Amino acid sequence: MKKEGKSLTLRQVAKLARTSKSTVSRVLTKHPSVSPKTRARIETVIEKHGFRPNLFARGLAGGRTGLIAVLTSEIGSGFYAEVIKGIDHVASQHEGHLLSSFAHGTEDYIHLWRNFASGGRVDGMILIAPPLDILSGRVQPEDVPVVLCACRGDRNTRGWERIDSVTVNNEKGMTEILRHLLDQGHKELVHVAGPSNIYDAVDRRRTFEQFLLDHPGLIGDIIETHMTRESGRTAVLEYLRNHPQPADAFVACNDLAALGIFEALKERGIKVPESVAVTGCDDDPASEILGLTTLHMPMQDLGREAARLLFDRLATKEKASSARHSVVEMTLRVRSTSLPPRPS
Amino acid sequence: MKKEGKSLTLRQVAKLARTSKSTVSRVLTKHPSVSPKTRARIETVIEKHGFRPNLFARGLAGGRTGLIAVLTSEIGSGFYAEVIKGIDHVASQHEGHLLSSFAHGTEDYIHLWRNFASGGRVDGMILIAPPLDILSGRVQPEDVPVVLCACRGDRNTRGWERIDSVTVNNEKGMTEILRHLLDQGHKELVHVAGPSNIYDAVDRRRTFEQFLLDHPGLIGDIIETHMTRESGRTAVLEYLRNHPQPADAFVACNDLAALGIFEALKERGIKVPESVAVTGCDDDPASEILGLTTLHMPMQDLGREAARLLFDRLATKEKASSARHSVVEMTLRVRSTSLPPRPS
DNA sequence: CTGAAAGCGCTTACAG
DNA sequence: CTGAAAGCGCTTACAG
Repeated sequence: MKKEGKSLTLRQVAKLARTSKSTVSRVLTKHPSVSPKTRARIETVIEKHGFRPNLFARGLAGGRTGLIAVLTSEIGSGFYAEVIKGIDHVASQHEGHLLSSFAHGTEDYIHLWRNFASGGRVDGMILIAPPLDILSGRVQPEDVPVVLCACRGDRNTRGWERIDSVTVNNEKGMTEILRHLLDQGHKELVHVAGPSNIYDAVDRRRTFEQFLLDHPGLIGDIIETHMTRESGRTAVLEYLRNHPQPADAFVACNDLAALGIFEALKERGIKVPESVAVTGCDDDPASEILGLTTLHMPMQDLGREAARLLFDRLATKEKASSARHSVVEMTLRVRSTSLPPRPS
Repeated sequence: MKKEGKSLTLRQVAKLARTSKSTVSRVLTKHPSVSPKTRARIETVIEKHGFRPNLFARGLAGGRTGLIAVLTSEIGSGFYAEVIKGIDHVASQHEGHLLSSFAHGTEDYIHLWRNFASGGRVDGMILIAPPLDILSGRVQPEDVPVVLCACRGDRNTRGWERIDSVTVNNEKGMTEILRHLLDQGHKELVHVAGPSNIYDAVDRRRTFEQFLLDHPGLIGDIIETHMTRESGRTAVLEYLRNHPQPADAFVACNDLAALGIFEALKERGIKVPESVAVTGCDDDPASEILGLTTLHMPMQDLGREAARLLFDRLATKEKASSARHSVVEMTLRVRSTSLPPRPS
């Protein structure tokens, strides 16, 4: 059925099919101008020997590699995994495969970016939640099609605003959360924010600030974290040290931070939701079990949409066509951490 | 600082440094025989222009690509993500990057495998929980160094028993769980098993069967699932239909299935742990919150160990050296789902 | 220690 | 519709 050892090359396939390398290459790249007869002959040989073209040779020669580079900075745990799963789902329908790299910090992210964008040959790239510094002029989108996921360029990011993107509707989501808290009678809100180089974190924080401006009756405060459980916990412990009389509600930038807040409050003997409400964002699997009020973030959808945008662009090859910005909605999940305890 | 557009090539670096391609290549590959002076000159140019060698050209030419292919079949959600994180951690210390692909089924797994093992040029491969069919003769480990993760070859898998592996001590872990249940007075146990082509699933099931043999007083039953929440739920609902009087305890193959069992029992109004105990395996983040008794599986450690084995082999290049099989321990986490309710 | 040359396995104009 | 040829950007013997 198949040879052991070295797999054969295009050249050998050509010989076996009594034709030339060029023609074999044509059937590989689905070029139309090949006679049905020779095409059949070649396909038989390929099939029979399980021939697979060498990706690296392909990449070097400038053809399609079927490779999609997915760059992610490590934020949160489940987040990128689900998004990647979504990307992979669509990619595999297009016979594509992911070359996924995890960046350790902004420098590494840029490193990887350049590797694939110019040096390496991938068909396209998806940047998951890239550090915003990337967009601010240090590097420019190159010739490879790129899609920003959970991020988007604007006027201040020269070049990047013309890059396809898929983001989540943070403004709508956060506003719903805040309105919900307002409805519950909460007046003093603390936003447990994320770092200023993460798009979603910035977007959510801005929404929080805007909401305060729109509702003069509210009192607001902001503390910063790294969107991790531990940093959420530490930040809130610190906050509680300075505020013996805590606020009405903690509005976390994400669920992980919310879990940390939870722990901190528990350690200080402050009851949720009796004394203080807590909300998150993302809808981590654990959140449902915990009863955390949060925004459901359709991670896989985000990934799927990003991949769809990318493959669309690859198909049409219209580099000129204007950028598309998809926005995915989040849905409010009201659970026990933001509701008054049942009067039982 | 750096040129826009096309990134430069080795040839141009050579010209700028007033030397030859060969010599530039030598400093790139850390070949010792380069005079300090020219080395410095070349490094300056590289640094100044941010030159990055083209991965594909490198791969084609047969050099180190710094690429590690990580193949995973999609089992469980958090599982592979954490393992990959562990791998990535070690890889990045060695300037390596992951080319991770998610296989959709065994066929695809083999496809990918061959792509990277022979066709493509990667420095090494890590196979995470590959379908066992892979090991049973259809394909053979090739010249690229490979490490099996959460899997291991044996006498029946010609060739694969000489491949490095890292596994988890299922036998010890499962035995501990079973002994714990025994101590709690449970006599009738149902093992909610996983598919027969997953190493860990098979290993755990075997341990369950052996335990029954060693403890004649016990009554045991086995039902099969896909190790997912939904299949766990369905399987147990089915079981309950046929067994109006359920067993003492459900011993799940993994936490996801255990969550499904939980749901099924809840739907039937059967209380945990009052009427029946439930245990899992993996220690999913959600399990702690849920109070699920389980085995803690150190996912990141698994990945780190796998990567370590791989880079060790790459460093020594001793293909001849005998295979190393690392075994990582799991630790029992006794929580509420297997304990009698507190007599309060 | 250094360079010129061959070659890795493809793709893509260029001529037929 | 098909082939011969050049070339993608590296690495690696091979001669100095």
